[in-house]
Amino acid sequence: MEVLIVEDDPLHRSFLQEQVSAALPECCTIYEAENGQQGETMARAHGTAHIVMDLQMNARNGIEAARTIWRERPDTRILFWSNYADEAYVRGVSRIVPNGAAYGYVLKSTSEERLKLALRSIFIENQCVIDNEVRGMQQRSFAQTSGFSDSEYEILMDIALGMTDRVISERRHLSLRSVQNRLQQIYGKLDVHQSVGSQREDSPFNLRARAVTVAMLRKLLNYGALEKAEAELQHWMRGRL
Amino acid sequence: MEVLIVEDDPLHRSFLQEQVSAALPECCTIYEAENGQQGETMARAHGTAHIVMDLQMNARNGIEAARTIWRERPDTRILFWSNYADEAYVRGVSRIVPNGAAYGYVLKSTSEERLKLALRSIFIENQCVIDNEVRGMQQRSFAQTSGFSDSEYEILMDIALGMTDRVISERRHLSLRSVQNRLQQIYGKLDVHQSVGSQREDSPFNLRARAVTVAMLRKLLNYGALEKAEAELQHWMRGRL
DNA sequence: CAAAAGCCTGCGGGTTCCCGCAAGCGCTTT
DNA sequence: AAAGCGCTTGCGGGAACCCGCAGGCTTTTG
Repeated sequence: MEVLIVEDDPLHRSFLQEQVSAALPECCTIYEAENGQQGETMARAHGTAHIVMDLQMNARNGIEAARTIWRERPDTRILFWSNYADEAYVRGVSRIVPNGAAYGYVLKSTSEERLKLALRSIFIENQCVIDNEVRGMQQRSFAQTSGFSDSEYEILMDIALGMTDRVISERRHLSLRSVQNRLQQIYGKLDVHQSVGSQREDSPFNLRARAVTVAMLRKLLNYGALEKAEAELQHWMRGRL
Repeated sequence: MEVLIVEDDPLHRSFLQEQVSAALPECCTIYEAENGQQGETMARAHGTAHIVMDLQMNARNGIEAARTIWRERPDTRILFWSNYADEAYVRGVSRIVPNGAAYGYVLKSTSEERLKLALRSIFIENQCVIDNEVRGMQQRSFAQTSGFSDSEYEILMDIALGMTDRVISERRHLSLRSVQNRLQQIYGKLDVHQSVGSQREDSPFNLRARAVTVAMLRKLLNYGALEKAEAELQHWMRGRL
């Protein structure tokens, strides 16, 4: 068996190296990559079917890398090993996992035991392993309570990018009013109308800008998600003269 | 000599531990803390004058912790050891360093040699050590080219938080129009008016929201800065019935 | 000292946003 | 079949934003 490690922090990389060889005696070769870019290349070159990968790397983040890897070989087994359980990450991952594929999502803060167990479960047993905290997030996310539908999430990204209602309606093929309706729902779910005191004078906020900040503070959005969305936006804008 | 290490990642923490004891044979005791909160407490308890600390930690970030530590003992020597050279961090640090205090800012990606050298320079020689990349950022930041004055930066934070022009004017003691003038300058410096093609039809962006995103993408703002600003805002809002 | 440059301010109007009201459509429930 | 729910759309108005124009104030410069 061959395993590919994709992780930009050298300390974490060598730690992973140890853990993998300890947990998987049947593993004969371990490749290492320092970022997503390099990870894609090596996965392609060696055809490795077992990958453990960090999200959040400099050159190209884990989600992007995983997407292209899975596009080429949907049966690749990937264990995401991340510092955070931001909703933005969880959502990003579950959006790209091919159906039926085995994958895992464990936090860097979990014990070595759990990490090793996850390695074996995914790579040998072909079973999904999602850390409890992540799982909790996931369910809250897809539940109704303050959960965002995909279309709402899309629009949230759009206003985060600074797009106009009109342009959003154009991009998402909706009427202007529908976009604004979605925004109402978003404002509601983010509870952006708060005015701190018991005073009922309306909120001192620009709801549109406020929504983005609140979303960031709640880890619904993060830098990686923004970056990705921005790239897509640029692409779209070139497309429409 | 006593040294306090404040770092939430256990791998990095033990790495630092090794490096410190290797670089500073005169160091007799090494304390460790897992986050800013704990770091403050231990610094106070042991009265350690030598600290090496991560920025970006869960419970309480490094900048906040450093601020309260320096407030109590301005002669404390602190080496910031961070993953990133975001302008938001650099600005945050240089805003709180007491004048005359020795401090350092080195990236986690630098070599062990440089790290050891920095440790000795700051703790023994009482000299400031700033990584080149960070230094570069710092100068670009305070130069005129696309550099932000402190007052502009303040307003940028305010719109990032989602405040209304009117409320900003109230908070910063300016007229409405002055706030909007500042915004004009900010929009200019962030080059937010771009319309991708050579077409001169005006930008498809809500400038206010767009400015925030561009600032984030340029690392002018980041999560930590937002979080801190939000806390200050909440405080201010309670103050003004 | 006068001119220039910079910041703060008011005014006004064009645009965009925020959102209540209401009507139309498809789907489920009873 | 009728009623109910959710999603979409149009209309309209009040508020907030973006910004050119222009006058006052302070600081800098020749």
